[in-house]
Amino acid sequence: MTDSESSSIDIKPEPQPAPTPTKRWADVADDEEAEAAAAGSEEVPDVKSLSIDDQHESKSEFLEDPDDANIKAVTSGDTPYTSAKTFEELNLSPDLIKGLYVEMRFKKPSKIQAVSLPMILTPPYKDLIAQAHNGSGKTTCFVLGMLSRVDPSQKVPQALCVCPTRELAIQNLEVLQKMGKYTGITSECAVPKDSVSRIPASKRPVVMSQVVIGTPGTINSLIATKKLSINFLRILVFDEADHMLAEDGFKDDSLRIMKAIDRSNNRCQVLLFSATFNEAVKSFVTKVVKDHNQLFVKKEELSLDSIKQYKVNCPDELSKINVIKDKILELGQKVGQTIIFVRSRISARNLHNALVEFGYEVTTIQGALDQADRDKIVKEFKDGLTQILISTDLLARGFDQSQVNLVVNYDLPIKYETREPDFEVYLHRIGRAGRFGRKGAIFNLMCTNADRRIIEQIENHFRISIEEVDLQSEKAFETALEKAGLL
DNA sequence: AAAAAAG
Repeated sequence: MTDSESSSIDIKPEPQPAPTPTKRWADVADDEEAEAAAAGSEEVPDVKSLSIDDQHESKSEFLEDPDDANIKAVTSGDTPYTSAKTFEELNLSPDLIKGLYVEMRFKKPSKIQAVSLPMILTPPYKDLIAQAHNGSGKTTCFVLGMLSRVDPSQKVPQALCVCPTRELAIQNLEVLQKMGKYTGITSECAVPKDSVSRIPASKRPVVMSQVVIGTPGTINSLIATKKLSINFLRILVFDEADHMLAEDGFKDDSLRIMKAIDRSNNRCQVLLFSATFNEAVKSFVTKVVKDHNQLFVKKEELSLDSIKQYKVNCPDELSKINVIKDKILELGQKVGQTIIFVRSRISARNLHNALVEFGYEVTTIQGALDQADRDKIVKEFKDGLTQILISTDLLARGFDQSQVNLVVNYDLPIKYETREPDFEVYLHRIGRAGRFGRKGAIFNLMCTNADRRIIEQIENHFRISIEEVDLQSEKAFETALEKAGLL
């Protein structure tokens, strides 16, 4: 391959015409209504949009990047960025490079890494809103970003990452500690403790770690009690940022963290990462961060081809359980691990009891469990000791277990208030299968007309067609798994 | 309805 046809991407923004009044993110919440009212006269940010159409190398034997070829990069200001073809050109420390090769077994940056890392690591360290497909390596992007922005000689918190669940915070910390193994950078979780070791935030020791990853409640209470110093933070990351800043998500908590940091520190870079940003939340987050760069994917291109989606018409609620045990689990056992998503804790318990009664070994996770039990159930599943996991949307986002090939929507994802389909949750759930380009299948169980309508809307929204699996047909499920490449 | 703080 010659260099001339290689795929370095130069993102050259146009010069800013009029000076845009820069709004600090802490101001946003206060005059959000005013902004909304002025939305008609909203200034269009000065941007240049370009399609990153990297040349596809032959499907490699190694599980690399699923197609993130259609990420739209939008840069602001006049900083040029060049996509990184190798980790070396990012000026990372030798210790960090070693972690990437030896611990992570990375060879070269994935597509989202190639584009986002220069934006994260190039002064003046602009804020970034980054969307990329499920399982494309978002975590490694911001983890690498945090590790490389920390000054190892300064023994104070310099990087903070906020996640929607403690499971995700723990998982992200594990990735960071693995990648940063040779750097000597210290890190810890700020999440609720289990009932045994629980201590009030006011009695917790002062956080000394250079990187802190946690959940909003704990982080806020650590800040409020001065156990977590935010004065020297250089980088603040929101994982699952759309949910972290959504009205029915963690918006208030997240804005409180941002405001506190903004008050005491004006050099903190903010990164917002997620696989999904619906239009409403997108327009809000673009106002929340300062002068920022953006990476976005069109919604039609978010649902991955490597994951085969199916729908199953079930006559009634009871038959959903039969479909799961007679059809899906019988075959599912052969193809790897399965996650079954349910809508409520009660639904989780009912399904759990029914399957256990029929002799299946299943475990269930939901937020009402004791923290220690949650940890145990996740660990058993990640260690492969359990095959079938029932979960509420606790694990819908971010949960990374490569052996999961099958996802079942026992209850379809809908929004609580409107009963409309929740497209974002749908996408996150199916993204638990087929991690990093692997094969996967998802079965959507429908039993009411409302269910069928929801699936229809999902098909329209993502412009996909979800194939039906016939309950009556003997071989239908087997064929479905074959088609998905799992049998 | 799920998640997330103590108490």
